[in-house]
Amino acid sequence: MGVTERKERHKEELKRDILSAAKELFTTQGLEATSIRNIAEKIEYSPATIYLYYKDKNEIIHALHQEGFKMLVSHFQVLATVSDPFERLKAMGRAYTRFALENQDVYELLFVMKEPLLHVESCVEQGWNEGDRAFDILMQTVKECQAKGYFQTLDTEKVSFVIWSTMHGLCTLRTSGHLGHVTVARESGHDLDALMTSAYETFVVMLERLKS
Amino acid sequence: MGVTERKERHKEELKRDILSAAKELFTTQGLEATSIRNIAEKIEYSPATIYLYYKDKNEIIHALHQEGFKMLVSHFQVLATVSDPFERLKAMGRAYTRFALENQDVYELLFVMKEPLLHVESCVEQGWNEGDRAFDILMQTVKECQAKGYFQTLDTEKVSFVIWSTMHGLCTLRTSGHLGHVTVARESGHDLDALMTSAYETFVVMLERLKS
DNA sequence: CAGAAATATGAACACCGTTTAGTAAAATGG
DNA sequence: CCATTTTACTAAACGGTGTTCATATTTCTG
Repeated sequence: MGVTERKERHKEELKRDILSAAKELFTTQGLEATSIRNIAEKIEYSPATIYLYYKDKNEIIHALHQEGFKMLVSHFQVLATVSDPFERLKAMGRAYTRFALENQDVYELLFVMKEPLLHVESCVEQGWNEGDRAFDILMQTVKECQAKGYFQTLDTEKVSFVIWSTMHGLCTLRTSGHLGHVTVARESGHDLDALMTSAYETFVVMLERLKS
Repeated sequence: MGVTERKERHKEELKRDILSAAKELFTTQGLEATSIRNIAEKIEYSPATIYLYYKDKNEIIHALHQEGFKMLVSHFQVLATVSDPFERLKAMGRAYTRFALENQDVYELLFVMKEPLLHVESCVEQGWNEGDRAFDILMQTVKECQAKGYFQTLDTEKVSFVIWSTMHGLCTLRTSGHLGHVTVARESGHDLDALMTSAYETFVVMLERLKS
């Protein structure tokens, strides 16, 4: 039955076409423009057809979510070569902020929106595996830092969560525009990215001082 | 001309009615349910009427935004009585997380959504005065902590921003559901609020160790 | 070739924010 | 007191959203 196989492949192909159309719309036009109707138009099918391949929009968003996570994890993968754990931690922070600022919509998809996570809950099979992996990388690094005298007597998971929170807060307050409304940056050079970066450096110094 | 005055009062009254209808919808039904049409139905007017009193939905959202900020600032006001600056800082953090968890939609309105800020930009008159005030309270406290030996040689504004970011990150990762998908909390008691609180305590310990 | 099964869609439903043209009521001027 | 202007309001529409369902159209199979 080579015929059914070919058809099967065609089906998978269309499913991927839908996803890549969604991906392109999402990355070039942003979240707003990524509607079922726009996707349908791009692949030259009826909007209703999309529902034969994806249950609803959340399923598409979830698929984009996974792709976005692969992007992020790949950004981290490079840093595994840095042997000193604290240096690695610093580099991870820089990579994280850079990723968030350069891919704001993707970042929002990964860490701000609630919809993609809701879909994860329905697939009980495996939790948020990509997310877990990224967090495990962070925890592993924190653990190694602790072995070198940093964050002594503190719980690894909680320290990791605090660090993640700080990075997430820095990034979202920057991209949401709240940073620009509160700081002296308004009257000064108003280079918000530079201000956020220097705030990150301050955070690094704070962490550095936590070595016993 | 007492007539025009009375009419003027009626106009102001309706404007407030719209806002309080919006507020009630927002706090009881959430963000999604707060549509122009729902508000109109609640006050028993046509949707178009609302546009005679507010330029667009963003203006209403901005008004709710200001109300939300007054709520937050009032939560902080009480803490001014705490004389020790570091104790005050700790109490502020607790008040902040408590506010965020107990008023999740309001918090999102204040610190996550971009729409209310966009409206602020159009009113050049005065920046984000409420937000500035809250941030100034934080900065003042950090400054006093520095006078007592905390965060020495670090820039007050940047330390404040880092602290704010951490709090914001903790709160949003909690309320967006991302915390629950990444931590061991899944298999353990899965009391996420308690986990977030203990992460906050870890953060406090970290700050405490930054005293020279 | 007929019938069954898979595939695709047009049209509709119920929403959304917003605008416009038009109506009804009230205030004003003569 | 009537005519006119101003004010207050709204019905209906525009273009958009996600989603569903009955109806084609195409493809495979006996």
